[in-house]
Amino acid sequence: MAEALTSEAILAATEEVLRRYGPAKATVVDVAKALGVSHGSVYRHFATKAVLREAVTRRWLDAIHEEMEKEFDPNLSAGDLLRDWLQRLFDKKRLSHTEDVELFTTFRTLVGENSAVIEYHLDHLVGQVARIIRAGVDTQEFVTDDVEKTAQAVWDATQVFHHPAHAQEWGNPHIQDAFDAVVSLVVAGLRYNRTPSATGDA
Amino acid sequence: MAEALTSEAILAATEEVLRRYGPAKATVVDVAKALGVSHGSVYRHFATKAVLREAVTRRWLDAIHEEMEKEFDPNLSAGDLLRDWLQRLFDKKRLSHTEDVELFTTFRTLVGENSAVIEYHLDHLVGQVARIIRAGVDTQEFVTDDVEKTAQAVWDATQVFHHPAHAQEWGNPHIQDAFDAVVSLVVAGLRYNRTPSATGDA
DNA sequence: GGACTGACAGATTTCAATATCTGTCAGTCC
DNA sequence: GGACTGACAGATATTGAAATCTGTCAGTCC
Repeated sequence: MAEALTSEAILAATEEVLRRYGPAKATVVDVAKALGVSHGSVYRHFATKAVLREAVTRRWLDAIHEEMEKEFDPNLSAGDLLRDWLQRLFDKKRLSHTEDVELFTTFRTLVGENSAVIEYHLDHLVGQVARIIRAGVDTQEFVTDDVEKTAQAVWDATQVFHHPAHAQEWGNPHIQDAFDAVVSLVVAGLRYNRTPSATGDA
Repeated sequence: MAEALTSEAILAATEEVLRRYGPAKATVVDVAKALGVSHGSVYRHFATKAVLREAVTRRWLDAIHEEMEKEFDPNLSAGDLLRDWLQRLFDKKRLSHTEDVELFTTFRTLVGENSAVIEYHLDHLVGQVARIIRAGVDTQEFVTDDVEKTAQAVWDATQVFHHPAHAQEWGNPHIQDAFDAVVSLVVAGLRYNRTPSATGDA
């Protein structure tokens, strides 16, 4: 009865319990036990188990966002900026997958439980891609008449390297070559792209 | 005891049983029952249940291959050929998904059970992409010093539109726009691509 | 004698009873 | 009086005994 129970402490304990038991076995009772309180106390801070899980998920994704937010090096071309940014994202995902598959799978499940959180996460990251592309358009390195749409296309074209459904492929020894080939293709496309309506025929 | 039991009849019956009960419930006994024979007879043609399932899967994929094998229109540019081919594949996958999700899921499970079948399937389709790209390189419409690698990159960049893990996204009303944007980006890249080793810097 | 059957052992799945968990709330404790 | 407890109802998960399935093979049937 020393310290008051905080939402933050509950989130940390929940993360620990999820890490230990996995998403299928982790219960609110486990969280309460880890904190030395009754499970009723947890419900004073989070209305339902689903809300608690969502909060943990959001917390985790925010950490990724922060890491990907790094300032851009103004000496690099937009192509290299984009390449570096995608490489950084890929390295982060791949590392977190190979270092602890079970934890990775746990968070994949959590994210999959709440499509609102996914949308928030993707919007943020695609927004960062859009920022890089806009910089490239400003310096006339890139050509596009719809930055948002093109950013989404770059995101879609690189799904293999960040979508969790493709995580098992990240262990392939040639995956970095595949990444380089796709990113080169995409960057080349950005330097010489016309949107569908403008291409029509060859 | 009129006709002799053929492997072909067993395959057809297995497909029907899979269609009806799904991959989790379909048993060899069900197949035998559908054929009016004892399940021991099925084992005279297929050593194990896994082998039987693999044969059905291969049969199904072969049908896709055949449909995608269509002759190329020599009047079209390589870019349009590639766009059409990818569109055809996407339409086929999307249709089979939206028309009967359960059957689609069943085959997804079957394919997932045997990585050898996946490899055979992918090699075949990526080979077709390579053929189109090679044609484009021959007419100097496309630029690449490694057709195979580039074909794989085109395949990887379009995963969202053929990999079954992304099937749920195919129902999105804007998916065709996303497809057009990615394919435009990729085709533009093929027209102005340098492989990673040759790009180095901007 | 070769295609087929059906009974069998061991592995897997089903099902219903039992236990645990979620979410609530009246009551306890500083 | 506000943070916390713990007993409770209904929902969900676990478990182990019973049923079913896989794969084999000696035996039957044209």
